[in-house]
Amino acid sequence: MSDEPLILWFRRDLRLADQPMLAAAVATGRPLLPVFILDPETDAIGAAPKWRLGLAVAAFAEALAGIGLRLVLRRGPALAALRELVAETGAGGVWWSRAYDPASVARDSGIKAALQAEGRAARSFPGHLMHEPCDVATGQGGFYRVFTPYWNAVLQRAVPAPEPAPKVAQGLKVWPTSDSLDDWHLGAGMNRGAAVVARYQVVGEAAARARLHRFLSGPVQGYAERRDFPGVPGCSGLSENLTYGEIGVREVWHAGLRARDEGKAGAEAFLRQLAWRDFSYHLIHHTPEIVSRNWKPGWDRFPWRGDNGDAESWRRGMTGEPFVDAAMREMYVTGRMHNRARMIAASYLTKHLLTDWRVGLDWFAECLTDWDPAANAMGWQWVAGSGPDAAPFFRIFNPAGQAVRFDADTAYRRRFLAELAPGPEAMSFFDAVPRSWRLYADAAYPLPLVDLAEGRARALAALAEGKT
DNA sequence: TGAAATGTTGGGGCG
DNA sequence: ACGCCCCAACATTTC
Repeated sequence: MSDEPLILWFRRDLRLADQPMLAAAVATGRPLLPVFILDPETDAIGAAPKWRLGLAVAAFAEALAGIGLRLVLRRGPALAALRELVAETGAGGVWWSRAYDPASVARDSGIKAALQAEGRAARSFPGHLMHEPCDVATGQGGFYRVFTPYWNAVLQRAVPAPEPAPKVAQGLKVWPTSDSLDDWHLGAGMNRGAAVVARYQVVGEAAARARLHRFLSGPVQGYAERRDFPGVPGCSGLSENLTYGEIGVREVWHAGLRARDEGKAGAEAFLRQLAWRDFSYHLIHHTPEIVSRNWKPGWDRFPWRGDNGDAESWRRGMTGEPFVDAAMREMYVTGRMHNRARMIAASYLTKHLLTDWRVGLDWFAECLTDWDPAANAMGWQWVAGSGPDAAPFFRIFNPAGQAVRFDADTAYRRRFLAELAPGPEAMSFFDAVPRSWRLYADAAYPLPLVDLAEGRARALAALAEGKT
């Protein structure tokens, strides 16, 4: 057996347990070199997710140290960085967990080919998803375009059991040099309010696991009913951790299954949401253009407005529509947005303001600390009507009606709209925004950008025209 | 994982 | 007792 070191290239799999690559690597008995690379693709992500990624990397470096490994940080194009590390350490192979968004796929396939051409063992592992996207197929061998049949199909498939975290691993005798995480300034784009957003982050594998078990020990019971109410703490909050791989989705799935088998109400609804996450990757694998082009080709003729002043008001949470503004501010203050609020905010931008869904997609990618390339693209296209499983008329939400149904006591709106009802938490929105926005807590709450009935009628007219 | 318009039904008040 | 109107509740259709 070779005792050449193995390079473990970590990306969005920053955990020790439920980690097929790491488990396999430890089993080889070879010295391991964990590395994280700030390559151009990673450097290009939005301000909030990049800042949050830095927190995840720091926590993961500490976790690795606990089993005897060091996380080496390098900057630059990934292939060049990996080649350098191979040259410096005599490593015999490079392993990683697969990513599935088009930019990562293009990068990784090029790297795999280049390394193999140089005689290096380049190997990729599953682990980010419950099922590899190509493993789930319809009876005809195609892919699923609608969630419910997809869900029925994956219910028939076993999810691999999670590997336990290694207690100890063998590192290198001499470690290569590492960048300092601080020097990367991953939070530079968040200077406007990182201190505010930081209060709402739950970082690292141990914290993520604690969050999972707290959720399954109680709140999951009411999940099916409460998950739709943004003012009520009814969700697991795990999206933030899943997106950086701070916890493995297979571990979450099996824990959820156990809860279901113990008869906990809501567990099935929770599992279903995990399947939605996998489904978005199923779609991005089979139709990578979903991230940038109308998924339904006929929609290329639709007269979307490009970026515009109304969209800027939307980004700032100043549309004059309280539920929408509360949603946008929740994202700005906490780094996240409740799922129902996402649908309402997205519907408002794409229907009432007739703005191109890509304007919204980009802003979410900039501001969400749980940003996920597949879920974000699927969600926006689904709401806009250009995406899978979508009937456009079905997605014109009335934000006022939705507020009555899902925020009847106004708790959610009051939390984020200081102009309407000042409160300590609401104030933090104004602490979080850049000064250049010139928004202050004593600002007058804006008048609505558009009358809801008029906006709806305008959207319906545009949809009718687009169909012909 | 909509909303609004339109249609249907059935009970109660009333002449 | 009966028909009529009103209207709420629910169902269906349409966008």
